[in-house]
Amino acid sequence: MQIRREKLQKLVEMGVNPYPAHFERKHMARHIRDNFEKFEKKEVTLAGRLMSIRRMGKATFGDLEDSSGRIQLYFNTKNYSENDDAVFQLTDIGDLVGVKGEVAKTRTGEVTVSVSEFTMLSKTLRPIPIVKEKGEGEGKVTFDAFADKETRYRQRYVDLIVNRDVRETFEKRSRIIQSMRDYLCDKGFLEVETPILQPLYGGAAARPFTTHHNTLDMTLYMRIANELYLKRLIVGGYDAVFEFAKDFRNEGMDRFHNPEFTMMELYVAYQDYHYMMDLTEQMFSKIAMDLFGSYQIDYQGQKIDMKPPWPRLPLLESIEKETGENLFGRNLDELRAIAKKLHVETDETWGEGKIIDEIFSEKVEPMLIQPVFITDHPLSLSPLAKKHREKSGLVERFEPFIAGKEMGNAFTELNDPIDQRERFQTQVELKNRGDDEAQPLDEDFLRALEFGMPPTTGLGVGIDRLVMLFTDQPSIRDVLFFPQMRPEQYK
RNA sequence: GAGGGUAUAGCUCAGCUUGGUAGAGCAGCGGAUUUUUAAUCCGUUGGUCGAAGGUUCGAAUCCUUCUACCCUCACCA
Repeated sequence: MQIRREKLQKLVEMGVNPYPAHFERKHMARHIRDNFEKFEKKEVTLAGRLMSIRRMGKATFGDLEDSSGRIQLYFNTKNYSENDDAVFQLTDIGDLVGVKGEVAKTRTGEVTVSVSEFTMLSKTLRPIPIVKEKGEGEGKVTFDAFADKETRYRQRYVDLIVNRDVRETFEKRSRIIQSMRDYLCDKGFLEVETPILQPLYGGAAARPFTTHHNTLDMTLYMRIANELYLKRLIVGGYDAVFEFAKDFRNEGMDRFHNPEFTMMELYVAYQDYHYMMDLTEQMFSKIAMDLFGSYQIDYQGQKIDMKPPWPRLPLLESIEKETGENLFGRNLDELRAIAKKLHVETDETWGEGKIIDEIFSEKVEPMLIQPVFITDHPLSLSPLAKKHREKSGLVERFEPFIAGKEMGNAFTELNDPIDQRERFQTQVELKNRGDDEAQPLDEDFLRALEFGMPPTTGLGVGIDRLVMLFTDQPSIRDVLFFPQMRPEQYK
């Protein structure tokens, strides 16, 4: 670092601005490589980061990387000015530079820009990790990879400079979201925004982050979901709305959970959860097509076929299928006994729904590798879902499962204000008994329902997990630019 | 929250079992080399061994505590 500062000083003394304000870039590396015939012997102007230097005496080769890819540079003192050469002598790997030169192929067939003008665009003061690669495609070997996860997450900028596949993962993330947005906009959905700071949180079972507004002198909560606000918009008369929402949950962190994460929720009036299953499988399979041109995807070594339609399996049937136990209509004691028989640990305080959910999580969930809709959950676990039109004790709800993970959550929405009030009251009782994830009663939301909400279906999709699936990443931290970390210790 | 693992040079890692003045490759610096591509060759700089304490004549190495990260489980969608 000391040496780089000295080089910087020398550049300044030479009258070279090491941080010029502008450089007119006219070409991209990838485009030149892909259209060599068109560019051969033509002059091009490129800008980017110098990723390697190979000095061969009077001849020097380097690799310039811009956002499109890499291209080789050839420097020969005969071809450019002494001043440019002096600048080049003070250049390090990692510096951002601009070059002008003629395109040619070397005798080894590499598309190369023979540099005639050289401009320093930004002098780096810290060395970037040098990663070397040999070969291409399948036989590629990487040397000295920048791989330390802690440094990669804390200094994502370095990770992105050095690791192209990381950059590509995040580009895919953007394309996935774009694909969903296109799908919904094409169907006439309205993209909306609702409050992140809420006087009352709701729409999910989770503990919130709490904050304080100084001027109003009141407690505000960071949203854990946007469900109740979007339903207010349906009451207001919109037929179909969606929102990509950052949600915040004050809970544990692991490879599937980050305190802030992205959820996409959508609501459609005059439709039920059967419609929503159709929409979900269409939207998810479209993402696969947009991204890979195929319904077949790979996740952590598993082949997954996203081609619709997906099977629809009631939750209790899925349990019966895996365990042979029919839980329909069982009372609490019977459920406890079955759980024990299946070696599923239960807690004294749990109700029927919670025990069923636990048996499902333990015995069924890990088996659900191919896309499937698990439907018709216990009512007690779903305080915002409409009661099933035929099966008592259950609600019209589904969750899509892919690769053993829940990818979303959807219901036919509860629009009966009296039923909704009762459900809230049950939640309040749970809260009073110490369940800190039970939902508070939202009087304004009830008032909205009392003004009449049409029959409606809604869906929430965990975007981060979806991105993990489509980018074949094992941890949520690999699909978030800046995952939550403890403060760094500066020495 | 419990258990396991990791922490040594800018990057990747060896050394620790069995205590004796800190090592390699890459990067950097100096030199050779006019088409290389993990360029090569010669020389060379660089480390408070995550932090603190202890045992010892002597600690990267043994012990204790702490910190961060990773994994598994728990909690949790």
